Parts: sequence; C-alpha cells; structure tokens
Amino acid sequence: MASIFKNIGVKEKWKLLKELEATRLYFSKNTSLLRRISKANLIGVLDSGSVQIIRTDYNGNIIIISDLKEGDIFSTKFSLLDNVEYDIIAKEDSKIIFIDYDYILSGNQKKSSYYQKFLINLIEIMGELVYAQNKRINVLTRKTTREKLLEYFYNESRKKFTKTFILNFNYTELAEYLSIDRSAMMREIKRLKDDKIIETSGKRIRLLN
Amino acid sequence: MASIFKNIGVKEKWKLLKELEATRLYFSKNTSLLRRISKANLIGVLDSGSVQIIRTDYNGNIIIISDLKEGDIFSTKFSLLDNVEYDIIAKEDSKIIFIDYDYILSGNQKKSSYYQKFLINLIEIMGELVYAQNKRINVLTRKTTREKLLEYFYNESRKKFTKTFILNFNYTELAEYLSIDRSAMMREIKRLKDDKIIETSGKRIRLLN
DNA sequence: ATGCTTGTGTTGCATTTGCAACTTTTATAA
DNA sequence: TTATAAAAGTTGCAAATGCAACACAAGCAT
Repeated sequence: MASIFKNIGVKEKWKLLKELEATRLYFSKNTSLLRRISKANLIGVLDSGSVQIIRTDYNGNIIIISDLKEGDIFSTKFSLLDNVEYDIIAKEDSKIIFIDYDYILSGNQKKSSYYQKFLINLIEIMGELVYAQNKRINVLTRKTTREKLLEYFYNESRKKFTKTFILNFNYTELAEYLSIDRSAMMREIKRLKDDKIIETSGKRIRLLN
Repeated sequence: MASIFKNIGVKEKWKLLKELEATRLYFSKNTSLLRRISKANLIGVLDSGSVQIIRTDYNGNIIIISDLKEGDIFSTKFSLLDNVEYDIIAKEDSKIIFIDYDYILSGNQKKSSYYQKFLINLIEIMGELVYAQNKRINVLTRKTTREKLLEYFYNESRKKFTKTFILNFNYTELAEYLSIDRSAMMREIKRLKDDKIIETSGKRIRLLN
C-alpha cells in the first residue's frame, strides 16, 4: 500500500512540508472541510482521523463516494469537489495536511532527495487510484445487473486466485458500488444461484464451472 | 494540456530515456501492442501515430475504451490491460516509447532536473486522467438515462460557461460514454425536448430554464 | 435484556431500457 | 458524381430494473 511519506523520515517530512508551504488544519467531527478551505487546487493528506467524500443528490440523499483513512489523499483538483453536490466531511476529529497542487507542479522546489521521493509516492498513489477507477468503470459500463455482478465476481476471483472468496463489501455497499438497486441486485443474485452459476453463503461467493 | 516531456529539451529527453532504460518500438497499422510486449508494468508514451485501447465483450463486440494520440500515455499497470478482454491496437503506424513503471517508482535514478520535470509531468497527466475518470463515474452512477444525460449536459454547460454548447461527441459516441443503448438515448433526448428541458439542433445543445 | 439501527431477503408493479429492425440523413472515399 | 459507409432518428416489444413496502435477522448501545 502506497503512502505519500513512504521512505521519508520524520524530520525530512516536516522540512518537506515547509518547503511545500503546507498547512495542517484540525477539523472536528462532522464538520465540512470545504466550508473552511477554498476550493483552490489542493491536495489533502489525512494525517489522523477519518473523512468521507459525499455527494448529495437532488432528493437530499447522501451517497458516500469514498471513505478515507489515515495516509489517504484527496484533491480538490481531480476529485469532483468543485461540484456543488460534493462535499467532504470529517467523520471523526481529524488533522489534515493541505499542499498546494499547483505549487508541486510548478517545479520550483529544491531537488532534495525527499522531495523526489514525495513525487514518486504521489505517482504511486495516483496510479492505484487510476487503477481502482478503471476497475469500477469496467463494471459500471456493463449493461445488465447480471453482467455487472459477474464482472465484479470474476475480477475478485482472479485477484484472489480462488473460485471461492469473501466479499469486501456488504451487499448494500456492493449495490452502491455497482450503482444498481439493492433489491434488484438480490433478485439477480438469486437467479445466478438458480442457474447454478454461483453459490453464496453470507458474504462467501463461489463461482461454479 | 499536459505532456510527459513538457519543459524538457530534446537532448535532455534522450538522456532521460536512456537513464530510464526506455525502449522505442515501432508498430505497424492494425497490430496488437500486447502481442509483442510483455504485460509487465510499463508506461507507454505515444511518440507518433495513434492507438486505441479496446475491450472485446463475450459477443465479440469491440468497445473502444480510449483513443490515444501523440503525447498521450497508457499503462499496463493502471489501465486494465492485464485483463484478457482488453487489448491495445495501433490504428496507424506508430512509435511508442516504453518505460518501466517500477523503475520510475524505485527512485534509484539520478536527481537530474529533467528527471524531476518528468515526474511532475507524469503527475499532471495522471491528475487529468483521475479527473476525467471521476467525471465519467459521476455520470455512470446515475440510475436513469435522463439523469445521465442531464448530468453530462450540465457539466458541459458549466465547463463551457454557457447554456448553449456543442457536443464533443457524436451521439453514437455519447451513448457509449454513458454506457446506454443509443436508441434509448435518442428516445430520452426527444422526451427532454418534449418536456422543454433542452433544445437541440445537431450537436448543439441548449439547456432551458 | 431491551430497544434501535443497520443489513438481508422478498415481492408486486409500473416504468424504463435494451434489442432488433428499420428508414433517412450525413460523411467519406473512389 | 456516385457508391459506400457511418451516423441519426424511429418504433414495437419483451425483459430488466427501480421503487415501495414489507418481514426478519444481526449488530450495537444503553
């Protein structure tokens, strides 16, 4: 798992943050980050606590876009946080380091070894993000509920090198990930079982044949 | 628009590629890149020509995942090119530079200024990629055809600062981007017009109200 | 233990959607 | 120009899906 400060010592970390003119802000539980920070191009690093990126739809329903934990990053630039529907909320008291993204890109920093490590770590994290998003797009672009489920299951099976695996999500979350109605999903899972394509027992899924 | 060699001179570019142990390969029109390169963790930079990332579904239908042009990058790591359904095809005679992704991440290169510029450019490109993917996920996760269309239209309108704009896609491509049936999409567009929510004339869309 | 919340499992029903099969229009190439 | 291909526009219909409304189980906190 990539981390933005990987291979960077504590002292170097603070030197780096100073060079980058980073600021560390404290947010108490259930407060909005976007209420306090400008929507400029920032990268936020969750130093402690936990936050959620959420979307509020026209009905007022809240959709959790992502759950971030210590060490995770988010960005007002490449997340859709410029969009009015989106917000980011501290789920616990949290400390967040903000770094100016344009300043990173401007390249007028010293070429310190830890700065270069920081860049490499950022690339690694972004690579993981791109990969996760590609995987999600890959399932979301399937037309039917059945195809979405099977694509997701086969991917998990391939990743875990076994035909039998445990879901990372609960069923409610899986429906949200696949962006389908939960009850319709349950119905389709039953059909997959009736058709002897899968077997399930709780969160354990087994791909047959 | 970001470019991987931005702010890097021609001489420096070749020095950099040598340091990174990059190789440049030639692919003639309509040949598969994955047939010739290993599926190791590579970043490919399209030096000249054009390539497409495609997915072949179980019916044998080919879905174009992305169209790459000069300067664009792709990766066997964070695209889904490890997936058997995916392939990457030269649409014209093309020259492609391959760089080992793990080698970039290993950080055991010299701290030359052009190497740092390269890293920064890579971050910028990946940032754009993440943003584009987030935008697509944002529309794909809408439940109905109408919501998908309106979300897409409102985004375009906001981006272009006008209620009247020209589609970047043709309607066939738009349906593919939204992952919906084209005829169903056309039907819904007609309903949006009937309901006086939009007006269209060719690729020109006007949002009413 | 008791209540409360969250997740699972199910069903009926109206609506939406994909699909197939067309025609017409617009581009593109010979 | 004329063929040819690609895109736009329609429609009927069966199937899939979302939604609402449940019952029930599991987890959690007081």
